[in-house]
Amino acid sequence: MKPTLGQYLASIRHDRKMSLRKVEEASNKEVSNAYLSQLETGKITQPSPNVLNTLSDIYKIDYVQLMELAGYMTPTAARGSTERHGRVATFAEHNLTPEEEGELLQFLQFLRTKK
Amino acid sequence: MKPTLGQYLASIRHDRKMSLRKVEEASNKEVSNAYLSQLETGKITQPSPNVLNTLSDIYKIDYVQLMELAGYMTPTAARGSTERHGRVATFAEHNLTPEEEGELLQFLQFLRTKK
DNA sequence: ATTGCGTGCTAAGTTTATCAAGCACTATCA
DNA sequence: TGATAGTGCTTGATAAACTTAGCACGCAAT
Repeated sequence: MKPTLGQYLASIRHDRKMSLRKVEEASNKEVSNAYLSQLETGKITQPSPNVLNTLSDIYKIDYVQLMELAGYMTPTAARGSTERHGRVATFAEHNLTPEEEGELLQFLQFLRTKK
Repeated sequence: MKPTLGQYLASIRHDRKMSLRKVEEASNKEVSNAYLSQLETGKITQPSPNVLNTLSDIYKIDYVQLMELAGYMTPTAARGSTERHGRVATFAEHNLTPEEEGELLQFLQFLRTKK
C-alpha cells in the first residue's frame, strides 16, 4: 500500500519529535491539534493546499510532495511528466540513524525476496 | 488590479466562445455547468485544485495561475522549492515501488515506537 | 491519593464545495 | 402560434473539510 497522507504526516512529526499542540503552536493556530490528529489518523484525506503548505513549512518538507499524497494535481504532474515510483516518500526527511538505515535495508531485502 | 477567479474564468470562457454546458462536456462531466456558473459568479471561491486543473486543461491556460487566483499557495511561491534537501536520499537509488515505500514507512514507525 | 500537566484523540457542530434538478429567458423553426 | 433547444442561473441536498470543547489516559511531583 502506498503511504497515505496521514501516515506520512505522522511519521514526519514523530521524527521531528513534536506534539500535536507544538505543531498547532508553530502554525500560529492555523492548524488545530484536533484537526492534525484527524489528518494523521486518516479521517481527513484532502486538506486544503494552504494547510499542506503551512505543514510543509513547519516540517521543512516539500510542498509538492504533500500535494501529491493528498491526491491533488501538481504542476509537474499536469505537464504529463511520467510519475516514477520512488519519488514520493524518500526517506531523506526522516533523519535515519545508521542503525535504522540498516534495519530498513534488511527489511527491504526481506520484502523483495519473499515476492 | 488582479481579477477574481470567477471574473477570469468567465472572461476566458467567453473568449473561447464556449457555453457552460460545452465546458461541462469537454470536462467529461468532471465539472458541472451549475458548478461552473457558481464559480464564475463568485459564489465559490476555492474550488479543488483538480477542478482548476481540468479547467486549465480545457482552456489551455496556466494551472499555477489559476491556483494563485484561487488563493492557494503555489510551489514557486512556497519557499524551499528551490532548496530541495541537499542530503542524499538513502533509498533513492533503490527504485522503491509505492507499495514498498508504504511498508518501509510502517516498519520505520514500528522501529521507533518499540524503543 | 490527588493535583496537575501533556499527550493523542473524539464527538458534535458549522461551513463549504459539489451535484442533480429544474427554472426563466431567448432564439429558431415548423 | 407553439414546440424545441440552447443559454445562464438558482435551489435544495449531500459529503467532506474544518472548529470548538472536552474526554481519557499516562506521568510526574506534591
